[in-house]
Amino acid sequence: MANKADRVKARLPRGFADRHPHDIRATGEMMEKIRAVYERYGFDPLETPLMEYTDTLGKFLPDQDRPNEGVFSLQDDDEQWLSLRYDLTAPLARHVAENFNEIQLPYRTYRAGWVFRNEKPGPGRFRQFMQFDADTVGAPSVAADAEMCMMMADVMEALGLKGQYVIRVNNRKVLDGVMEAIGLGGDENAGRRLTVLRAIDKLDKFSVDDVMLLLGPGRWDGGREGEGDFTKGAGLDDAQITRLLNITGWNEQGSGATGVANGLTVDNLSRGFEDSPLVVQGCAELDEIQLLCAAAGYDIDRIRIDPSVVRGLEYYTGPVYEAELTAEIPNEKGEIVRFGSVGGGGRYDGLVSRFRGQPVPATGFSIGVSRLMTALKNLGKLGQDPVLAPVLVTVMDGDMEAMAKYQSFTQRLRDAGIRAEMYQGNWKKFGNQLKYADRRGAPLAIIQGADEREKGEVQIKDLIEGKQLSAEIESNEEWREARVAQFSVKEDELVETVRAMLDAQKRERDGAAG
RNA sequence: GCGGUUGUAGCUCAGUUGGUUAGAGCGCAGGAUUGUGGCUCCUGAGGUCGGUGGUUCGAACCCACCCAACCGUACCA
Repeated sequence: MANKADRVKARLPRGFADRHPHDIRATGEMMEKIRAVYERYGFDPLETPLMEYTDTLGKFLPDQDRPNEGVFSLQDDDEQWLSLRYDLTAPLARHVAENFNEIQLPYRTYRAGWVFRNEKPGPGRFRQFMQFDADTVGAPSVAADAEMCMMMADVMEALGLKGQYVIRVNNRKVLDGVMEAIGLGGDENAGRRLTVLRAIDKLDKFSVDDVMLLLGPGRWDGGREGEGDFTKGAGLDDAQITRLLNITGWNEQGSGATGVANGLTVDNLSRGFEDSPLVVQGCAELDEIQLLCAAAGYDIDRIRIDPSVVRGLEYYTGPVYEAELTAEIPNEKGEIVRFGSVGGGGRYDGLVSRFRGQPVPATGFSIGVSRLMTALKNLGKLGQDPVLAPVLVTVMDGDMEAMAKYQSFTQRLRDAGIRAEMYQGNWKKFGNQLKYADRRGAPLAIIQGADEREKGEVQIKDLIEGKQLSAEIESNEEWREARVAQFSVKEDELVETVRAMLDAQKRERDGAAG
């Protein structure tokens, strides 16, 4: 054993998490449902590795002083920089560009995987998390974007979220055109445009007044003068702010474009910006998306045009969309929280062309797996562990004959498809074996001592029923003598009796739940 | 990054105006009970008091710096 001073302190790096059986199973269940939708739409699985050359990810120069700012990076033997991927889209772009000649466009693929961001972790935010993406590469038409929106809607429904979500759709060209129209065009205003987009992105988090501060003079982080840090605003004047907020719909009563028919929203959008070709084109594209969705039976409660969607800053070039949960979701403390976005995406026509001379249009979206899982769990849509703890075959005697019996019982149960394990701890303390079974949540225990063995019998103990009966017994001696919820069967009846008892327990559970 | 709050046993927390050996409950391990979970009782293990330095005869407590966690905010390709 290590010296006290030499002992390594067991600790998890911040922003990372161990995953427990329950979570892994629940996630697997959820991802299987998502995968089924992607497959039904005709997408094929494709995976890329966790690491890529840093420049292919779009981060060009690892800062010499801080090579791990934002991404986790390291230098290979040949001195080239490698990084852990921070999303699944950039690696896909690399794959497409590298295998361009073999790939048949449009290229429809999906993938799930871990991504890494070296940022400050927060509640529900980790430095390693899972995304589940689907992308269509080589499809220039808006129909591909519309399909993505419909598929996201179908994913939500497949997860049992009917009526509790909305896919909000916007077009980057609209906001870009509007900013141009109010005098924020040109390279010299690039910084202010970013600030404006960030401010608009905050509309679902802050009040309209706070967003106006961010668009105008700036805002104190604490909400009041002198509290926290000062966030510099975009410096717009009132007229500019008004025009900008008008097109987002947030200047009206209520929020967003709620309750407004999609067609009407698009009409409102272009009004006053007829001179801006960008706005006009963006609106035309939104119009087409909404027509396609409507024709396919997706109404405004499921896929909604919402001009306040911003969605990331860098690489989106056209339609952008976001899946938002609208249900009231209680958190762990029972408070109702606005959960917000669980996934989103958009058109990124420039990402593949970084590697090639020609433009390659693409559109896709990404689902935040852990976030969505948390939401489903809190809504009670997930969480029942479908896997039952194993039946425990206890060990009463350590001689070869007895041990061979125990092993064969265990194996027979397994062969019948029943989860079973033989006790692997110190068998000499029999009480501990039942204690172990109890804490594991084992449904049944199989017991055979010398007496039973002689008669060719085994004892089966129903641990669940026994637990209920224990409340009625006070003295320990009586409890031990009684051997509650326990009876003998012939050895060759073991498997069928166990199966019947497990079925009975299942009926009991289902009855109690319903 | 900025601001605030908090760091004492595995967990939740006490801890006297600075004073001897830092406590409780829960949990864990062993026993009462060599073939029966729960209850009860007994016993035990487990602490560099977040770290370093300072003030002091003496620091869990006072001071400085650092670290971490949490909350808000910023960034988030």
